[in-house]
Amino acid sequence: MTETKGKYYITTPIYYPSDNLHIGHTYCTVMADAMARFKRALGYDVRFLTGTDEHGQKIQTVAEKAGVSPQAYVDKIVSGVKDLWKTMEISYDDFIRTTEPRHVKRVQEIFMKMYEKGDIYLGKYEGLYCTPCETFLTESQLVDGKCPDCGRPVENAEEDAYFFRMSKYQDDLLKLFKENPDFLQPETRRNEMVSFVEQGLEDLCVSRTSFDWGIPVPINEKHVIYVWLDALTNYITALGYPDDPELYEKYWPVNVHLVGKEIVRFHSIIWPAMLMSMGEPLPKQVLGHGWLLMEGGKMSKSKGNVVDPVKLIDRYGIDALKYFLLREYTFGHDGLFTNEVMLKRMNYDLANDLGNLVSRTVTMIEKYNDGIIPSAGQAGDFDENLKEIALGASAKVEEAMEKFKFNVALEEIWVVVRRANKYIDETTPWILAKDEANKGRLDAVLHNLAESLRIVSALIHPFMHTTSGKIREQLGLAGEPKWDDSKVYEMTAGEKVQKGDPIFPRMDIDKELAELDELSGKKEETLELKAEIQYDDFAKLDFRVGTVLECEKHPKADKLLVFQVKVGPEVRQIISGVAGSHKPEEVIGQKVVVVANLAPRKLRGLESNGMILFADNVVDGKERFEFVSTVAEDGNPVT
RNA sequence: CGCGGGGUAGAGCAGCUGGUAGCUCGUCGGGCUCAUAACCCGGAGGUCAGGGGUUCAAAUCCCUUCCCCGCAACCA
Repeated sequence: MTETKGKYYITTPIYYPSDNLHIGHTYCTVMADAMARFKRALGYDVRFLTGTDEHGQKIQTVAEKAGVSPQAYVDKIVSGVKDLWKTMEISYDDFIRTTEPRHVKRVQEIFMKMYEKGDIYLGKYEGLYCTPCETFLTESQLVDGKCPDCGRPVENAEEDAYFFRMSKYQDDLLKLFKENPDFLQPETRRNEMVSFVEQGLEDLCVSRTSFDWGIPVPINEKHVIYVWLDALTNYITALGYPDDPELYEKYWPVNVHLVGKEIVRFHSIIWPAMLMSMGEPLPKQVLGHGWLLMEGGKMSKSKGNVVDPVKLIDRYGIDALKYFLLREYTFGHDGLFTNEVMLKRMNYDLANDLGNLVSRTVTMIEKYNDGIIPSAGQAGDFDENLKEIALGASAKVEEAMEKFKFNVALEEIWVVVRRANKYIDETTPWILAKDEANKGRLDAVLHNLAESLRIVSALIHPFMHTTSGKIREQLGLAGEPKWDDSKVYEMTAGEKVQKGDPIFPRMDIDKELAELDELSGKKEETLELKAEIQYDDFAKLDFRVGTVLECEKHPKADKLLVFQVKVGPEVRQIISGVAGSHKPEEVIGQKVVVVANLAPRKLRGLESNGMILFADNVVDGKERFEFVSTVAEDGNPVT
């Protein structure tokens, strides 16, 4: 047995179960799983935590829409999440749900601890509020300055709320970033966070009264604890902090919080500040990974480009999907996900290179040596080079994994695979087999191939243990490989190989693409509509025909265009956020439809009188707003 | 406007602690037949967005211009 090298605690974010998980969550979890398995293979005492963040307004709302209780709603989604991880054989040691009693009571204890220290105080939360929806909104959530759900205007409002004195920890946080360059990686994320902290931190709202699906504030029943304190603390409540500290003392501080780039701020600023307040050690490292971008941009439900991992696993298997995710993308960067990219990666690397190597090796051992792996035999050209590359791979993989460069790690393993394929061509065993005088040399070639594959089976084990097992089965090797098996040669001789099905069958990519398209095309059966309105509501809107006379970029905003539109006898200034879709000089003379009785509104200092109608579209993978046009006379109503 | 990222062969990307440009795919030509029409070899194809600077030497460091793309307090 490899000796224990120490502990290694790694976490994924706790996912928000307002909907089923998609390929992006899978991506993150697969990386964490691969790292956990890799560290275990190296002999670390690993703890791997994942879970779900189940409270909040949004869950409450979607549950109401579905006509079930929030708890029932999340139970259903979470059971799907657990099924997915089970199918994928994700090797987590614990799965925490924020609705579990163990979490709830500990969050309350933590809240009180910070409160008693004076780091949490009661204040007023001011913000934009949509009264009918009873929701506070941030400016960025607004759609055309209105509530994204009901489309009605928002107003300024305030409510009582508890605040965490985050501002108090500003200097300590800056020190943390400056003194520990590795605390937050990649570098670009760190730069962002440093400049964010330097701009000054405000105290953080940690409770709400506008919804009740959350953990009650122990000293004030009207409040529930807001997301930060509830969610981020999962990393320690799952270890029993503060009342049952055995695991906590063993595994905290965490080695790595693996998170998406959009929540880096919460993990690298808010979370450490909270830990400072609690007087507990800080995470050793926060790593922000990039996003998988779809054709048409970021994956989102409204764009209908969400990729369902379950479907891909059913079709291609867990290992193929994991390999693709880990090999294709560079950690920290965004990457483009398309079916074609995925299928090519699977075909070329898995079927052509690795699968085929296994196949031809096993076949030759069967044909030329009665299915028995020969012992070393007579050395010759190319042997040393093959051996050197096979034995050198583990160190390179280890080095790459130190920096979470999964793609480099796998590439290094494939260097061995390709070298072995080449070795076959160089040594031409089928020619050696024709003359009994070459038996010694032929033995060596077959032996070296078996050794190379044996080493590959050890190297890929943390990443694709099922495939590793299949290869070993075909080679007649017993048991699971140890990581250090990849560092020794001469472990095989006398095993009986057994040809099986191809470990990765080659796919017809065009055919697969067509079938995948067909599968995804079927899902848009109904449109998701906003709430039904009455004719009276419609009659309040006054649409008019207009012509664009002038158009220029908004001087103080990148995304806005300022239109001068002739609507009958009037010329109106209307501002629209379509700079990404149209060039100002190209739209002059364009006939448009405008909402003419919309209340004026200032956008970045310029007044906008009305709205021009646009239809959403996607062209060449980019969102584009198309004019809604007509040949009718300017000023005419549109009814 | 603020902050951040990017612009490298037809495509997708790596290289960016400076030293005659690399990977996968595609393409053209060849080899082989053990193998999943797979595998192996070779060729063509790039003024590393433009300009300026530092240096013996820059894709790599600095300045600047242009073009894309994110973020701006709760979508991995």
